[in-house]
Amino acid sequence: MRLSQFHLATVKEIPADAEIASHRLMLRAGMIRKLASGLYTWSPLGLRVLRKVENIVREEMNRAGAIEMLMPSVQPRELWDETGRWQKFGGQLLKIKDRKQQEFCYGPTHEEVITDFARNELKSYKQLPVNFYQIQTKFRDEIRPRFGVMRAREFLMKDAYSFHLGAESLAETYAAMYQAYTRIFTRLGLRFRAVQADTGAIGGNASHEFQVLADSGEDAIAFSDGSDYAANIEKAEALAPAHERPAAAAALQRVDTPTQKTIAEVADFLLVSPRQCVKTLLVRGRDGLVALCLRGDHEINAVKAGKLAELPDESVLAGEEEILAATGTRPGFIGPVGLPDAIPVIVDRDAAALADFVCGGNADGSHYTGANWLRDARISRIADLRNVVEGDLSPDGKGVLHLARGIEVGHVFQLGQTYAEAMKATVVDDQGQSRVMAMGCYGIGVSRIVAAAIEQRHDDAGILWPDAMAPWRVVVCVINPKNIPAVGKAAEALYQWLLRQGVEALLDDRGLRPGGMFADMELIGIPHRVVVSERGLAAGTLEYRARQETESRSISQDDLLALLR
RNA sequence: CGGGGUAUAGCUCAGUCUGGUAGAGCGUUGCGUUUGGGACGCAAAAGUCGGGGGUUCGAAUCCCUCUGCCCCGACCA
Repeated sequence: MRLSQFHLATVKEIPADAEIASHRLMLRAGMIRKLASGLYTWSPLGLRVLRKVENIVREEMNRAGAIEMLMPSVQPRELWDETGRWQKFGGQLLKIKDRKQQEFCYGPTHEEVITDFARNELKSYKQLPVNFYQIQTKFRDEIRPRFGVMRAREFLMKDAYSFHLGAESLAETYAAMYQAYTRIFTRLGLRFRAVQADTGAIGGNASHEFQVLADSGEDAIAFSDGSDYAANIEKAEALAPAHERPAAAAALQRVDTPTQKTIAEVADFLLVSPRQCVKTLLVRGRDGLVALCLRGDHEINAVKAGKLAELPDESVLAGEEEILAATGTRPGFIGPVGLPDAIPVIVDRDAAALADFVCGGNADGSHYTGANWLRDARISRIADLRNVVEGDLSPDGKGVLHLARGIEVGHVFQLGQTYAEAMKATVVDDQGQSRVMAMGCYGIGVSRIVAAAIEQRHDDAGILWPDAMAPWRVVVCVINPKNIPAVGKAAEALYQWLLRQGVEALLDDRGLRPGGMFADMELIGIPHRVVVSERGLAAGTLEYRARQETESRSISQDDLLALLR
């Protein structure tokens, strides 16, 4: 590509609304332009990168035996009523009406449409297993879109759906998709981890997220240094402590803590470690308030709490007035000692192993010291309630856990029969019996990968694309061709030669001064740069610099080709 | 949905407190000089000051109202 014939639109100003590196750099490089909140136009430059990602995803899906198709982005309400998701999906579902007042949604995902397709197309077990996929625009009406295309409302997604006669076949395709995803992110040149994920409200047997590692990631992941265990922190199990609960040694004693409400304040005031305190959260259960007790230095895990039988899927902290009515005190002074019998006390494994602990006194301005389970406070049940922390033992017993941040770019999921059952998607088996199919679904956020890659790989000058994602592999920069025609000719010849060698080359023939040219090429992250100038012509070699190097070096054309292969 | 902020040239912003009829930098256009890390000079184009209503002789500025956008939180996955 000759840059003079392309539309490159870089900007020097740092966009005011962009908070994270990838968003800033995509705007500055002119890859995207915002149309409205969460809606972005992909410029020619941005689209080149997006297509690179898309093509790798497509190649690996095909290699893994999946079959590409394309479904409509607008979907009729009737299908969503069959699965109950017209209501359940909530505000993220963009609902629209046509001129006849018929209701539709803009598809946030395609389980309903593919299951409808499958129940019409698939009649026999002989057609199974089969794995359909598409690469298509999705719309989710996010409450708060942010970070550019990282969390946009409209985005490009690869979604695949597999159909099976039984769980065993599903597990096989699931494993194949896991391998395909591993190949995709490896080819893209990203540092990533596959982590166990919570299966959420849908249930199902297995689920893994593929997380690109980046400090700015919105997800926390835990991984072991002694095995390949890795999990989203929502899912990572906190093992029970190895030691038994020590015997009670201290007497229960009420102490005044007139203004100390938080664990940190109480621990400071009483000169104890937060580890020796118990914090008590009152949440709205299915049947009245429920107390959740954690060690003072630990944090509640909302997903784990949601799985408790006593709590709804999404638990909500009780309001101050509810708490006052139930316990006679306010948040900050609640504790398990002397709570009304009607309130179940669910205790985290680590909190349950404490003895002689500090906890709220259930009276304004007071706490207890020397509190002990069973002697002073009930335990209705012991459960894993907390987020794992750095240094916890790995749940598989090998090594200890470390924490990292990640950007979720892929998710594989064994759905089981939930959708097929709701929509009566059946095939006839080898006994002539009608059987509900099992399903898997496998998503990749194609547009999000572009942002995630930048988040992981950038410097002060701009983007550091992995070779596989770069809009071009190499740029030929021409210095002052207007006054020195031989330079222009040499650059043109080099550019043509690169094209003949099958290299995706860019010729910067815009006639800019060197500073502006170099700055642009570094901003848009071209991995390799060759400069053609009067100075270089005299030397007879090429002046080469890799994007991440700080010094140029002289190389031959053959050397250059070797670097590009 | 709650809280906070913001809206002025293509972009980034000043001007609003204290009302007097529109500014800068970057970008764009033309001419000239320049050409190894975002050059310089001269000239030029470009804004219903987010929309509507009100106060006033006069509103970007004061008041009311609507809307967009951003941030924090809740929510969602």
